[in-house]
Amino acid sequence: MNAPPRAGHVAPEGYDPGAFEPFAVTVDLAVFTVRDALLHVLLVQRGEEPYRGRWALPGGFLRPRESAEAAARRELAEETGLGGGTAGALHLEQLATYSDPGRDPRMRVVSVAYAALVPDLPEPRGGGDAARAGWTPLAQARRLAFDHDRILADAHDRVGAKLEYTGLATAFCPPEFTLGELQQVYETVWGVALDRPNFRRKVLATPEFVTPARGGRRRTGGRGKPAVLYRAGDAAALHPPLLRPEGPTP
Amino acid sequence: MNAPPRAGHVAPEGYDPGAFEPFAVTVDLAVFTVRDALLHVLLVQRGEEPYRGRWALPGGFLRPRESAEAAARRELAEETGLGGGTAGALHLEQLATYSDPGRDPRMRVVSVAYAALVPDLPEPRGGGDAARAGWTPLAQARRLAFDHDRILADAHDRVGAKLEYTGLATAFCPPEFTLGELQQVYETVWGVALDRPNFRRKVLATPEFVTPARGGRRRTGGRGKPAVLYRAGDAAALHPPLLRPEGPTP
DNA sequence: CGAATAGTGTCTATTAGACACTATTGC
DNA sequence: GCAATAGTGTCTAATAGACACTATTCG
Repeated sequence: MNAPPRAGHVAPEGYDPGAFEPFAVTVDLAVFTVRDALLHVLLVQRGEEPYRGRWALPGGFLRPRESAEAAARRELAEETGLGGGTAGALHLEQLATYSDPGRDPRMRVVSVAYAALVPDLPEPRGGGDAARAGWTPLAQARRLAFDHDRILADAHDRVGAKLEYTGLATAFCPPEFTLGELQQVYETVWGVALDRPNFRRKVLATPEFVTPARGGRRRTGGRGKPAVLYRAGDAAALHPPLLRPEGPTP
Repeated sequence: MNAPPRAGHVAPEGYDPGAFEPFAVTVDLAVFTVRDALLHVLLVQRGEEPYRGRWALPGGFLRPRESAEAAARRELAEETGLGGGTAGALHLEQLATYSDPGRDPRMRVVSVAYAALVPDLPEPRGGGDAARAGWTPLAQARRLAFDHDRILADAHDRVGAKLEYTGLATAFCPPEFTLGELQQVYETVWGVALDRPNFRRKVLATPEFVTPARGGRRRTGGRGKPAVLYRAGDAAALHPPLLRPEGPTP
């Protein structure tokens, strides 16, 4: 009754073409930014069937000799209109892989989803092309093509969780930023208000989370007292984590 | 200089077969268990080239109408020799997808890796077959085939992290377990000793982490005072998290 | 001046960690 | 008794959260 254990990957004999099904493999990107105290996501409008006219996450096929990460980085550069150098520095994080048969009505497509966190950028748009693209407030990103509603929800969850125990929030900020701007990232992604003095204390108490930038000061939002500028530190993980208030299932 | 934005997934015209490369898609499983206070992983010995004779993570190709999760669950049932009913209840967690070109010398293979957490099971082995399979202490799982060393390391990291903020540790335990057994899971996965009274206090203070089982008592390891038995609760996330001692980069 | 943001200090309730002590079982 | 594990209690240092207060800038 038990199937015998089989070694990994091995097709019955020397790559028997019948032993596996060919799949198309794509990447899908949930590119987030914080703009006007709202979390925005980059969407493109589909110009082809299926789901013609619907909004979707940007993405595309893996090229023959390209890893999923490389494909994601290439797509990100294309969609945001940033040159390779800039886009190469952006934070990209593999989320999950979606493989339900039937998630694409045309054919069997397995998609590796990535989340990207970018500072507030100019509107995407290189050549004025058929497909439109633009930043959409997360609350209005609904009824996307394919299973992209779910991918986007998963991406939001993951980013929110990662802010707790990594220094990821700095990826939403420009190279130099104020603590007020950093706090706004947390408040926007989590949708809660944080106590400023306590936030400040915790951030500064975490080694390598942020380091002071030399010289400058800047006003957050153009008003009030200018704040000291910081740069992202080397900390990958925050110890202790910066836990969000309240319970697990709001 | 900028490529124009393109809508997701769309091949240039109606599924142009040249627009994408066909890939083989597999799942690889890192199946963990705690046995004799050591973390063990299930490995199979390869009977074919490449890497003939080397140990590898169990896994296999996706079937035509099967999701990666379904394939992983099927492989898990096959490799552990558990019937579908039992295996269906086991904890499976998608880890990451590995897609480097050249990770398999034969052809382009994209692999979705899963971690599975199972209680201490009898030795795998259904029919006495060519390929051997067995539980290996994690420390001795070295020089695996393909990129499985890396997958296994990533899996261990992820499981360790998930113990902090989810109730996952109960997946390593039988349906009814003592707090001593649960603590042993944490100590084994993290490789640290925990203070028993404090561990107990935190676990019991977390709502829905564990619930008392009716009636029974049992000795952890056959010695000492019999302990009250608990069952896994409904808590998916632990609030507050059960953080592991010490710093981020040991 | 008032609005707005930055930055500092402080008080208190809670929590984490250390650890002493008792309880129950098998041998 | 001794070894081994379960279970309880308690002390103290550290932390989190609330919040009062001062500082600096613009208009």
